[in-house]
Amino acid sequence: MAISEKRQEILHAALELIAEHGFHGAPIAAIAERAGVGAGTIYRYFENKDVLINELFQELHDRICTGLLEGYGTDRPLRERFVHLSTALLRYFIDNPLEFRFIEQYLNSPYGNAFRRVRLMGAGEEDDDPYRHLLEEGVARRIVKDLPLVVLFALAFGPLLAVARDHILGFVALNEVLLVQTVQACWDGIKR
Amino acid sequence: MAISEKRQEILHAALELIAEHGFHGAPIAAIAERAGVGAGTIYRYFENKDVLINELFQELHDRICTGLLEGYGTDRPLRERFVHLSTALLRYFIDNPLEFRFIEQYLNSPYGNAFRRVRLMGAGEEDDDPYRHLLEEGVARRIVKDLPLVVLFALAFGPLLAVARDHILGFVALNEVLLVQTVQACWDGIKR
DNA sequence: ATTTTCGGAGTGAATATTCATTCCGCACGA
DNA sequence: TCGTGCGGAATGAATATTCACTCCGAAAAT
Repeated sequence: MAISEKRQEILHAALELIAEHGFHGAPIAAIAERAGVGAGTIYRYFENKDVLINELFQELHDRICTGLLEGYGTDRPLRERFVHLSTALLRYFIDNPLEFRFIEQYLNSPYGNAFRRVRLMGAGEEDDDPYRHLLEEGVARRIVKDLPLVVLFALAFGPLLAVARDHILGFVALNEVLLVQTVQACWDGIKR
Repeated sequence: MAISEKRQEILHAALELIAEHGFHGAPIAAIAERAGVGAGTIYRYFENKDVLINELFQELHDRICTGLLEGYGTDRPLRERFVHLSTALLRYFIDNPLEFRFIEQYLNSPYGNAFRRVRLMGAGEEDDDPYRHLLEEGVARRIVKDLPLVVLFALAFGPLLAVARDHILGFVALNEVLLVQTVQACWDGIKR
């Protein structure tokens, strides 16, 4: 097994275990076994478990952000862009339940609070997150309600994450129609 | 100390520690110390740690459900009732950050998934949750979007929980005005 | 009224388990 | 042969849970 493959195996094993059983149910020994490597080997690739988890999240986050911009017409109307991004995101989660469940757990943990702190409070440096720009533009152009960015995020993301979670847990069967209706409802929530 | 007081001391200590430091940071020894009892005593009141945590959640849930109905006029217009319940809930969370943080952690864990499963899937038995009735009535009377109950819950609760969390973490300062605006936005999301 | 007995709540040191992390010998490629 | 990457048993810290004992108050016996 090539060196970089092994790294990927470890990340993938961690993703699966944490997604399925939570942080509690993902001891290093189990990750190693599922990855098909020795426990000690993990420490050749990651300084410790925290670093492993953070790097895993970072990789997923970057990949998703990049993916969201596929076929994203910057010149389209604001509402259309919002719907495009949101449906793409929701679809991604539904198609990748393991990744979703990991991300959800990560965000609902001390890790996630730190992440949000950097992201929200961090001075408006370069930010590859397309949502932020979208919402800020919407506020400026008086298309979106004049509320703090954090609240707008809550209104747009809160339902998306909740619906994705309930779909994956089998509490609702999201089909294409329902998915679009949900995103539309989110838009109704933030639009002026 | 009377017998029931001791039980309450234990529950309160667990609430504080879990709210402040997560499930990880609340070992039985620490709960016992904060409650001012011996570690073994806890096992006289609760079969094990899981039971303790579940009973704590159940008590909070019941208390909140009861409190929400204070001054709740069943005969008011639907929208007004929704606003009443939602603002009361959001206010409660903001005024009781420890309880909120515990509840949030509980819901975002295997415990919470089990809870939701019972609650959503459970045949429509008696349900003291006033929200459920409200939404179902809204759908029937064509005031609320015709979406599955789970999706409506996501649209209404998702943002509320997210906003409460961000307020408590200090990412936004929710005042009375902002609170009402947020609830109004949630209504915009679910209304037809 | 005084003493004795008894039951069960309370305790916390001891135990058993679970983990992250380390370490050392092995195997394989150079 | 040398050295590097690897595995997985060993380690030690942290934890939930147990259990043998103490203690106290309330009955029962005197």
